[in-house]
Amino acid sequence: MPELSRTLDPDDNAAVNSLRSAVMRLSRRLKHQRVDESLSPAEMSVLGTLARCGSATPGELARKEHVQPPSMTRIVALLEGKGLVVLEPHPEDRRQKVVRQTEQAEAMLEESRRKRNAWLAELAGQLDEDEWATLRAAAPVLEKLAHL
Amino acid sequence: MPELSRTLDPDDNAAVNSLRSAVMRLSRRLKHQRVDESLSPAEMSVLGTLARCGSATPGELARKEHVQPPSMTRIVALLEGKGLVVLEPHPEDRRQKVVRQTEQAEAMLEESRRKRNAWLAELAGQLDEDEWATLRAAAPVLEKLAHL
DNA sequence: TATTGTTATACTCTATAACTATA
DNA sequence: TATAGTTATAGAGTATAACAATA
Repeated sequence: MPELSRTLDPDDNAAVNSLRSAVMRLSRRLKHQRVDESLSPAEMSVLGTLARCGSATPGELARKEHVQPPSMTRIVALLEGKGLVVLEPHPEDRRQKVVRQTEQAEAMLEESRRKRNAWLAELAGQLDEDEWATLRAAAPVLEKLAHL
Repeated sequence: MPELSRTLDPDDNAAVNSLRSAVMRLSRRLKHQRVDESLSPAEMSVLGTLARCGSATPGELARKEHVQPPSMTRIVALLEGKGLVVLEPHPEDRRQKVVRQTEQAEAMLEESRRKRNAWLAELAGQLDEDEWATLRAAAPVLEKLAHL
């Protein structure tokens, strides 16, 4: 059993509510900053997972993405057709395959991050100095929170 | 033309990147905390928009949700069938209709917020005091950012 | 004649069930 | 016999085009 978490007081509850609302709204607007309209959200998500976790088999990808295996077969085939992943034989088990992202995919993801960062930076530029200093301090904590 | 925004320095760019990544990841996990599995994301989103903006015509909803009018006809019909919205005649234009959420919908949304807040609070309870103080200070700034 | 909303129809995405190949 | 992946098929969800009612 992991360490017990503290209990939050009423002020904290207000902050939690504010945090949830802001995160949901910001993410909705960030998602609209798409770099390639020809990729479905599912395809984009698989590329993101491959970038985070490296190569994976179709079965592993299906489990990570909470999608059934036949759906992943289709998604991978679409990505392969666009030159964003390649399928390689599994070194130890001839039933399985290994899905690996291409350099083209890495470049596209980097471009996507760049575009969303630019949009967010434009927004952040409209805050005053103190407000931005507060957010800059909070950024690493938010990242920790997101990975808990 | 609105006020010019400041330019961000390299440290700021790192913070922006961290912020974007954390917001996207947190929102993905928050969305999984669903209170009603029988509502599609589109239906949930329309209810959220109605809660924020009050009553609206189907056309206004289609524009706000970035969906075509026939799709909104269908979504509204589904919500109506579940008793979450009612359709009323438009007071000035007999071509239009007014979509209004019911008390049942408000209760469901409140329950949804409550569940997501509880999940987030549980996560926040695992941060130490200093980290949480930093986030509490940042919450209102994030909300301002999300509404810019 | 333009606009609001709906109906008819096709396309995309995902799921379940059945199949093939390998362990 | 069990597992990884694919193929076949059906069910949501959305879009485009054509239509009805009102401005």
